[in-house]
Amino acid sequence: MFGSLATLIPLSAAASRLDSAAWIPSDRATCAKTPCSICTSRAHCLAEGLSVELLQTLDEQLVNARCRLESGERLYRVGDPFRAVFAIQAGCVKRTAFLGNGEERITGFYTAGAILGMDGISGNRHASNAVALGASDVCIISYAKLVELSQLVPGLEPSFHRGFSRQVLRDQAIIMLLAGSCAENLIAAFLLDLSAATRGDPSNEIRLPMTRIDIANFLGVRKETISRHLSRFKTQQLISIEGKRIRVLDRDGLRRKCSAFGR
Amino acid sequence: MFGSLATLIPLSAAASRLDSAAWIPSDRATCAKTPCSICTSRAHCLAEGLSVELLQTLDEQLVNARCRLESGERLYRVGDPFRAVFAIQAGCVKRTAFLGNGEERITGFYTAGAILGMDGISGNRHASNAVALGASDVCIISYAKLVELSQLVPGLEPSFHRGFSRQVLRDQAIIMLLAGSCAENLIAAFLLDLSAATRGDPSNEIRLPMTRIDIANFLGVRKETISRHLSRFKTQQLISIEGKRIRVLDRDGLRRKCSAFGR
DNA sequence: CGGTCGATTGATGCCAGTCAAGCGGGGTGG
DNA sequence: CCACCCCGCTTGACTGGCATCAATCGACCG
Repeated sequence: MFGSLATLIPLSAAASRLDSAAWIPSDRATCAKTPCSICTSRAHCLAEGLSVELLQTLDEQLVNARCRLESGERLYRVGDPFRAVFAIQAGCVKRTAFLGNGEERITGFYTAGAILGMDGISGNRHASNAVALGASDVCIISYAKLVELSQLVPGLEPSFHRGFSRQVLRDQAIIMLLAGSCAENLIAAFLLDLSAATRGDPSNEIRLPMTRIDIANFLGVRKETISRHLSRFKTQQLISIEGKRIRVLDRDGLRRKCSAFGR
Repeated sequence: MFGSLATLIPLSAAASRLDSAAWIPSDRATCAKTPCSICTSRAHCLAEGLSVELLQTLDEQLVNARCRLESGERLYRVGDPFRAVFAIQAGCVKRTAFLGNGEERITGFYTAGAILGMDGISGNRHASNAVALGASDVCIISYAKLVELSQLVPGLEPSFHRGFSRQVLRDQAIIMLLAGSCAENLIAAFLLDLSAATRGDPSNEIRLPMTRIDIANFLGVRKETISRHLSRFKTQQLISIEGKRIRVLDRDGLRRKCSAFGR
């Protein structure tokens, strides 16, 4: 189901739209790399669950480049040759793709710890675009090296599979949420999830990396609907809003708005 | 984004709902297995793109059991220990999961060639349910053996990655479709995709394996809406309907209804 | 035979899309 | 420095599509 829609359309639709000279991310690996062993995101990315020895192997032989993206910069685009997957070390990246009518839709937001670009493996070309929202640091993981290394080092491959699996889980959750939830549900779930992703902030404050338009595009509603419901949440004392800074005042109240998170 | 929603909720929601004695599919591997080399689905499953030698290895050492599911039988359920992934050889299987409020939602329909169950790798437990729609044949692929074998046989691992990648692509397409398409768009896209999955039928006839209620659940609309739009498509001479048998009369007309497939 | 379930069609209300207007901040150029 | 514009955001009024509730019909089954 929907395999054809995914594989054919983005490639053909994007071919004419984008200039052919694809930007190759490895050219820009300028930053000093944070070792995986002290990276604050290691519990949520490829390094999850690895032994100290494996972590060191990962660090020294696989994740040997990192790049800094400024706001709006593109990590890869539809049709680029697939050479690497990317682990987000800091910041936020949106993934987008094109529908058959040329419309661009956001299919996910990725924060620290997420692995990006795995949709390029089948087909050897990236099937989505990845664009930084705000300055972001991204680790570059050569796919060829990954395959080579997982032949040599037992225990590395399942780690990659887990990353894959998490992506599938994430997408499944989004599908469940999008199908048949009203806008209020969607926006409440979005806030709760974003708040959960912003770990360790005791004030419950979210700094939205994306515009309201991006949120609307992702959730499949209009920007006016986002505005209205955020305002309503504010008058109901569930959140406070100051531009892009949103503070969750009543988490349980938001949860009640949102069937996905139960009651 | 939405990682937490996916990993936490299905497990906790299902624990109380389902009886604990999980059905273990390998107990039922009774059917004679069709060798991968002559399987009609080999171009679309794990075997895609493999050399003759690798195909033989896959056949002899990995895919060594198959089971027959009758309509409504469950392949696995949320919380079952993860031991294997499954390749659909014939028939149709729906994947479902639970929202926080206990509601069950369909997150995909899978037909011949699809790989199922990869969402169980991270977490070591299945995070979704898989239920047969009509009699279906499913190949059982032990995950432990898969990991073991891909250490020994170069070239096998990328094949598995491609399967993963296709699942991610598929889900991304569904997310784009669900976000911000009206019911008419959704239903037209659903019909077109189902028709594409039914390869090689010159009469353009689809035999719906699922009920209208299942379609409605998946697309996030009500069953009445499905009925109404199918009826409308019929009066517009786009399709003909006889119960579960639907014939596509005007493919381009359907395509025009559906922004996802372009114009 | 009644009961259940899936499917269809009709009447009505509500939510979100649409169109429109206005506000405020950031950037640019004169 | 200010005028100007663009963009993101907000709010209001109106409309249309889908959910909801309800009734009916046929198929299947114990």
